[in-house]
Amino acid sequence: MTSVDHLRQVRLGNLRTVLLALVDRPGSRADLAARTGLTKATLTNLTEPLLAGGILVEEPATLAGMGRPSKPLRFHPGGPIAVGAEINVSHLAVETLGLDGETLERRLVPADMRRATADEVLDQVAALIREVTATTDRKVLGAGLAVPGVVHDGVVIRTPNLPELVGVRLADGLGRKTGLDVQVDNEANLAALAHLWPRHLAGEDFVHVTADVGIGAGVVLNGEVYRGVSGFAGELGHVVIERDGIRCTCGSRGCVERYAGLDVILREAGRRRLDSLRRALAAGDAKALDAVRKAGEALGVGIATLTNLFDVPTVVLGGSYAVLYDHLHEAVRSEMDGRVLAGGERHTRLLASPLGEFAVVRGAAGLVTRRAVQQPERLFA
Amino acid sequence: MTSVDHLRQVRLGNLRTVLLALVDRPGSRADLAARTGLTKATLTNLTEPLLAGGILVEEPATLAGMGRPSKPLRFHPGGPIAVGAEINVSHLAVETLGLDGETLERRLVPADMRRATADEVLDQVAALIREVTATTDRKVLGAGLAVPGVVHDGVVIRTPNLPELVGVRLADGLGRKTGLDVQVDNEANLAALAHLWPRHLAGEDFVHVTADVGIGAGVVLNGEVYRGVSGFAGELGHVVIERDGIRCTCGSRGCVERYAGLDVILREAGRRRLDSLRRALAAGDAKALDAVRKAGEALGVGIATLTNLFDVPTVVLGGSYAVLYDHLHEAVRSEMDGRVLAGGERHTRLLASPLGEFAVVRGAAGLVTRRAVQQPERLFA
DNA sequence: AGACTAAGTTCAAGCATTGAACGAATGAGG
DNA sequence: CCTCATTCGTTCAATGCTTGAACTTAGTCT
Repeated sequence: MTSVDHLRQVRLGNLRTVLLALVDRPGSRADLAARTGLTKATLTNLTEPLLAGGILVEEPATLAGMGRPSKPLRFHPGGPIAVGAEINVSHLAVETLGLDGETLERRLVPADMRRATADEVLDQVAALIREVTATTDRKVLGAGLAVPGVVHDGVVIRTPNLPELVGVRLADGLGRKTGLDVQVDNEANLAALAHLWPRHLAGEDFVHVTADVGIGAGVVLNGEVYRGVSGFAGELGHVVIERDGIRCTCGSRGCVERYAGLDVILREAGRRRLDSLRRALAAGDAKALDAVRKAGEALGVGIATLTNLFDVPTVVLGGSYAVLYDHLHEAVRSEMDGRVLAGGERHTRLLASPLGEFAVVRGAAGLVTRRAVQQPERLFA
Repeated sequence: MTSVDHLRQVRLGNLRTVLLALVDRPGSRADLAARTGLTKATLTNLTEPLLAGGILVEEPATLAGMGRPSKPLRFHPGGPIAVGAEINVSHLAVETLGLDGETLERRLVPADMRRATADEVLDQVAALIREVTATTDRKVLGAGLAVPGVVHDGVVIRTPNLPELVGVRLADGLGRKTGLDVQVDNEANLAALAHLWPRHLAGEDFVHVTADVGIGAGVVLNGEVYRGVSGFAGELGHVVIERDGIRCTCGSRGCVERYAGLDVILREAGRRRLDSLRRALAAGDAKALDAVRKAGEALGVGIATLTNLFDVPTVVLGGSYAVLYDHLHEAVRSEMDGRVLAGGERHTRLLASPLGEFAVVRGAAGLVTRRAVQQPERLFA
């Protein structure tokens, strides 16, 4: 510990504050000073290395009103970027993201990953990452990798649908193949992160619920994704709604997943794919509408329980649930209204995610840009 | 913002670190320096005002081994204290607590509060507080007040069993009657706090579950009691275990409370009071054993759901459940083992609280001592 | 052209921590 | 009894961060 570590910490903290303000929106030094509570002098000082390092640019002066015109600062359009990647049962996806939160490129390639070995999967992901990073010479800060399963200490410890990945240190593997610093996380957590970083959808804490093969919830508490001790937090799919109900693959009975999982909805509706279901719903198919309504009821019971435990003001339905939102939300809402304790006094908001199918990769990339902003020393490395 | 606010913040942060180390256990300046990572010089500096202010005392030198003997520092036996108070349906309780975590005095008086007005209740609480504080001339930092209901922004917004208290600013009322700075919180949260402050029972995050009239859970995440946006977090009593089950007073159906609440257990066992039930259990009464086992199963389902959402490593059974623990835990454990996802890889620990009937008041007092340590500037006010 | 306004920069002052040097208090060994 | 080794605690100059105030810059307004 050097003699001035505490001072360096103060400086890094202020740097973080400034960068966070800039993620929110660009601003001149004076504006940033007002927004962060720091002084103009400190801002001059703090932004100097960011400008020199190519992290920020000073825009030509804005001509507005009296006084010396301000020169807004924003993230350098040629500055560092992050890559997000997603491994899923039926597709791979990648996206590149700037510090300003702008998406540069996206790819989504259908691919059956069920039987592929971990090494094969990573090879494909690495190839895709090279593809999107080859088109630019901007510095790549690192990669985030989303997997449909529970991740703890960088190791996949549970993936019901991609058993080949269990126990594999995916971050190390992908790191070797791409030369990047890689972080792995659960897709539900990353989808939730995408709704709070870099732009905050709800403004407050929330839970983001997705259906894929299973049902996962990404829980955001105190502005942070909450993962639990071993990465199992937010397993909404295995919340029990009927103690003696349908047996679940997890060993329990009456799990929400058995009533509101996408596979259940499709089976009940007599459809094979989400697209087909959506068309049936649009056409007013009674069987489809009924299947979705029933799933909504079961999901509503689960969400009510979740809300009674987490007490978040907002629930976001994402993934397939966002697609089905119009036909789903009334049933969910109705169960919640009858069962959420705080319901009477304060209404829990129910929203459809606006992010579409790229929410997860965007969150994966966000993991990296967010860390860079929160630990600004990384930007200078 | 004065010119050196950031430095003062650093100092307060270090002061907090030192006080936290002292709550853990007394130690000399050199020892504290080693434990906190600060230097001996800083410790000399930091402890000087604490000694001068009567917060700490320097003990006579310990004669141990070679070198200059160390003079351990610990909290001053005449230093400031905190009061905790509890309002419950059938009793009031108070306790005084030193910064070192030692209980000075306790009172528990049976009293039916159901029909009392808020003012009458507060008068009685204030009288009890005066009783326990009159016996000492130590400075009283403030009071914590526990109520069996949901508290948000200092206002009681839900107390199923003490309706007179709803909407009342209890903190202000008790503050006027006692002249103390008062903080109000839910009894479940405070019982949980008592298990983590000043000594940590589990070492990690946990959920503390109590049964009284309702069932409440105090949730400790990242070392802090988690309250949710509006204080409704941890409402385990209204977690649904049978979507079409027994109708609950909350408007929902199949809430855990309807199957594992203390009132339900007593009714099923054909007893009027917990004492009587306990004796029946000890005597091997089949009806009593069965009632408790059934409640344990329902509770286990609810706790499994809770664990799948919060992913905490430990669940503590407190209050009446601690009393019934020996006859309860097998049923709870068994449902958890079958339903908790992480169960296979990592066992969730199930413990009985060792704190007994004073857990809640102790937590209420702890609210005050904890704040004093975390915001050391309060100690000098 | 001169007054006015607001942005951005410069600079001395203030301050908590730090490492090193120093003083203090004791045990061990001769 | 005296000296050395050892550990505790204090003193002090140095470090480098933010800050407010003064100052400079670059525009608008009349």
